[in-house]
Amino acid sequence: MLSIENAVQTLKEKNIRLTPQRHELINILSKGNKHWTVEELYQLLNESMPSVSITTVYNNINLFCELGLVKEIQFGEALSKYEWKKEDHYHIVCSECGEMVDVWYPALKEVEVFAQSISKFDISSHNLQFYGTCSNCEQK
Amino acid sequence: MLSIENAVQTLKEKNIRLTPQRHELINILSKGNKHWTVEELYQLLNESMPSVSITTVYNNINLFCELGLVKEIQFGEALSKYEWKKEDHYHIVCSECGEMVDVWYPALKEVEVFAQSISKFDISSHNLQFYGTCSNCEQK
DNA sequence: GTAGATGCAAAACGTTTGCAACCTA
DNA sequence: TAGGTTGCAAACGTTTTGCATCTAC
Repeated sequence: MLSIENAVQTLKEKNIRLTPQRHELINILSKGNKHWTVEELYQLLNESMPSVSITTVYNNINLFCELGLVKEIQFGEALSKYEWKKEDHYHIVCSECGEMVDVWYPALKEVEVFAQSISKFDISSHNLQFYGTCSNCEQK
Repeated sequence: MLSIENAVQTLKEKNIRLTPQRHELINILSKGNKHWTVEELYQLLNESMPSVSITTVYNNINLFCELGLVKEIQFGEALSKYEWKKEDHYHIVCSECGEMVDVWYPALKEVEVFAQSISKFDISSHNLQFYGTCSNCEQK
């Protein structure tokens, strides 16, 4: 799990300014071990910085992705979500409400090797998502 | 692999009209064993029916998905693609150009069972995509 | 002081909706 | 002939862009 100090260090090394908006966004992302949409991050950021714009959230979440501080999780049906960088894992998504939890399972390297062997692709990564219903939505 | 006759039969059973637009869209989808975006289907349809609207493509591709004639493939970075219904399989996607090929590998049921066991989700399906570079893009 | 960042407004993009005209069964 | 379907235009929600202002270093 990436520390705030490491993140700040990365910004400094690349001469990227540590604005209050960035600092607070890093705070939010690194503290909660969750998955957020841009809109959710914008709402949270607004609580402490009412004047922040959603453009700034987009700018910075994309910047953080490029820097490898944040990972974008793309999955069907819904918006992208973002999570603070941690070890590789998979996700379960609720088809009803979009809630998402992590699944730590050994990377399916052998399936990647198989896919590489039967195709003319140079495969660099893979992604596995599970879809289902969370316990909250199950009760309804 | 679903036949045109089966598809037409499904429409008849549900009292869904076989318009020329639908017929031609079924023709395109069922003949080529490919993955198309809505825009690509619209362009192909336009070759034989210049007056067709993209709304009709959306209407019908969604209808076909609901009827189970067509499968929507959602993956990161890009638009949804659609393919004519066939046996379950996974996909490799080129990160450069979006080209997509099928991978026939036994369904990872045991991973689904594991994910179910460690979560409070009722898991109904999963999805595995591989990302890489196709041979065309590799050369560039 | 200055290059980089912010925040507003407008544009862009894919997709959906409302509705009058049309056509399949 | 009647309800399903089409195709146009407008609306929608998310994301990107242009740009003047501001600010971290």
